[in-house]
Amino acid sequence: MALRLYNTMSSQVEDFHPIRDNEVRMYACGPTVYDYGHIGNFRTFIAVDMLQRFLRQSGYKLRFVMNITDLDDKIIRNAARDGVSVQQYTAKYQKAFLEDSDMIGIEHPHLVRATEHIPQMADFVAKLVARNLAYRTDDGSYYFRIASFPPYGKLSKKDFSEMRDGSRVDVDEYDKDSARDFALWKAPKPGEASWDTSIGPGRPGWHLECSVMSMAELGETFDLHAGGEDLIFPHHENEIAQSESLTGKTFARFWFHVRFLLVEGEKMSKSLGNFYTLRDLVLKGHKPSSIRYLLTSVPYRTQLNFTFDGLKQAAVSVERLRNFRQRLSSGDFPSGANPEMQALGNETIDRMRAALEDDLNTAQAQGAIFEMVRKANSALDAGQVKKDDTRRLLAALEKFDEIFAVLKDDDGPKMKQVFDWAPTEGREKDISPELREAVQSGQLSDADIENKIAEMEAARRARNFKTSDALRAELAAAGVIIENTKEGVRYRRK
RNA sequence: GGCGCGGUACCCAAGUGGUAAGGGAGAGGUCUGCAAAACCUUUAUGCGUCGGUUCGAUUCCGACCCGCGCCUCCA
Repeated sequence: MALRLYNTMSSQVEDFHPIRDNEVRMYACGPTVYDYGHIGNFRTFIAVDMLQRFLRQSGYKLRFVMNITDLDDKIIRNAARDGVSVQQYTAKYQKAFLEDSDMIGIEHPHLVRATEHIPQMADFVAKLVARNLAYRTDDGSYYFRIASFPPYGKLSKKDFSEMRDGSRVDVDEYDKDSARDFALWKAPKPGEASWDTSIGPGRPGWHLECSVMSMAELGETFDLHAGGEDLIFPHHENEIAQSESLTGKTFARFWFHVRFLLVEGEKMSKSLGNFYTLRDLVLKGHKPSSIRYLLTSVPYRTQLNFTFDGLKQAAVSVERLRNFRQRLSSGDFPSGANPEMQALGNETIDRMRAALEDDLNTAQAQGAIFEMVRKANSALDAGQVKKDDTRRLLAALEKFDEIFAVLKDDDGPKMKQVFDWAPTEGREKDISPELREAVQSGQLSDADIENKIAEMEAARRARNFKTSDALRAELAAAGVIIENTKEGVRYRRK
């Protein structure tokens, strides 16, 4: 079996094969760094991250580039408003994006920035003009001539044939040839940032940025281009028009688009009061792993309804997986192997792979791992798991986590970071009691906890249950849960 | 209006032309000094509604109802 992915261009699920033997070249439209990223942004980035992880797990070599849009109208406006340079303005949010990516388990792709490619962008426009695919207007802006690219609309399935026939659309205050023509390059405005280039002063349009950077990094034709569903039109359509009309070649072969998420059943928006950044959720006391799990649990082409109830459920699911792993890695098991457990591990790995190969069906992959957890737990209860089996089962868990990345128990330090960040933005008031508690539990060192456990065990052996219960309660209050099992004492942080 | 997606149990959600994965929540039970974890049993004769095709449809077709997205820069 091979990976099958939905391609927006063909509106079908297709077999995915890279152009060049074993190397996948992919480009994803990243964040516009004018503010902190919200969970909608991160749904998209996490979906792309899982795709990227799965491609590597499948044995492909990867050249994965993501842009950081550090230059657009909003950024320029805000920078001008604050009286700082564009670079100064975006530095803070670029840093925040990288921190947030780490927090939510996104592996850093190779990042490229618009501000680092201005001369190439000007050259690109000059080439388009030379071929009469673009034109300059009196104010010094440049526009792409859509009528020169007949396939325009092929990605978004829009029909622009009437325009191509030359029927004039009313052109309002702009002196564009056609109302649909889009800006490649914008003439400078007073008080706003601009760059002096071979085609005159000004700044690049957003669509141009991605075309130039992706081709600079990956070549004129590459394997896959990803982004949120809203980018299909006009952003990606315009990228195709510019790029393909210039090169005469297919720009990207696969178009991977991630569906928007809803929050509590409604489109996320500031006006509805259901707009959340990643940090907002952590301030409320939610673990990064819960957020990631919830965001990974619905396949990327399905609308995901993000709810606080769902977030709680996700937290429990992650706990279940972590408990299982701890059970396998901390107990003593007889040497040897149980063929049934070996088969279970292998079968689970196969099922997860098959699910993900089927257009990244993450829900089904999760179903497979949980079925393994239940069966293996049952066998563990019955004492039928041997040493070699734990390795096999842990290997399956590891395969799962290479994609989902929720098992590593590092929520505490991550939450501490947000806790420490809050005052720097005047947001102490938003720190919830839950976050406070979570951060507190991180204060106890492993050694502290182990000392307490030793005390507790001594008390239990002496059947001094009053003391042991008091110690248990004390640790629980500090966010540490003690479990007495047949295999010994275990603890975990809440 | 144009283009597109979806409606599956209390919640999230997978899936298939042959009789409904998985997770959470609820109820009962086992284990346990307590707690936790874990396991077992249980929770949709039913998959928006109405027709059609078929030996058989939740799965295909049609109509309708409802929700959602995009239609110039919001992931």
